[in-house]
Amino acid sequence: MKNISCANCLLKSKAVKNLNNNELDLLGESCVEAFFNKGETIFKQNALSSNIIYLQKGLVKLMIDGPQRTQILRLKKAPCYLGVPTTMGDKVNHYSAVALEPSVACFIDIAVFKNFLRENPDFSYEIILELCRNELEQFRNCIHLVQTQTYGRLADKLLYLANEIYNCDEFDLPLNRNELADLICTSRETVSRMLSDLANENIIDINGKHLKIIDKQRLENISLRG
DNA sequence: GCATTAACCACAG
DNA sequence: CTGTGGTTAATGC
Repeated sequence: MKNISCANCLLKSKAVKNLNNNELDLLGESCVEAFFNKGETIFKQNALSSNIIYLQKGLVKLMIDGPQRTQILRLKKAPCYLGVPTTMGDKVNHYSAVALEPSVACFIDIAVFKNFLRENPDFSYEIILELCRNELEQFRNCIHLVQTQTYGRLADKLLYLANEIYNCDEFDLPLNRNELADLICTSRETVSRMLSDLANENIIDINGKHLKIIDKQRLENISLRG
């Protein structure tokens, strides 16, 4: 197996940019790069985890099988780390990661990763920064999910996709109706109906998975009011 | 009561 | 995999 040259990687994370050449060699020796097709599982809930994953390219959903149903926790867009909390925090994964589009991920040995955390403060700082931003986003997401009605939750996610994932008001949905429902805690029928309703109101234009936001202002109002 | 919201079921493309 | 209609339960005037 050939070692990966992390030093020459053009897709280095902000954290890895703080590693010295020696550390980059160590990372390269312990790191494996893997490609995932749409729908392939990168890591699985309840399975033993001994790697930190750096998502180089692609889009991923994090999901948990809950007591009642499957819940999509959130989407994650490259570049980002996956599984830091679940690999550092416990032996087994508390959630799964599944690719939503062709993706490239680096699997990093947990021991090597931990060593960088201890030895290199600039590396650690960037990791903590990413974790903190994630937590803030989770809290925001949580309160919105709990305190708004279904139209609000749907509107919020459509805006999220446009603003945070695609940086564009016209895009193809990376999720089907069922997954959309799992993301906003509702049924697939309700998602179907609400997308049709939003289209009838000329707030969005929807054709299969192709979505265009027409009246962003109104969509934002719906997201806020719930 | 009456209206609204949204889940569940069934069925058809 | 989606969209729609019917039904039903919960909640709030």
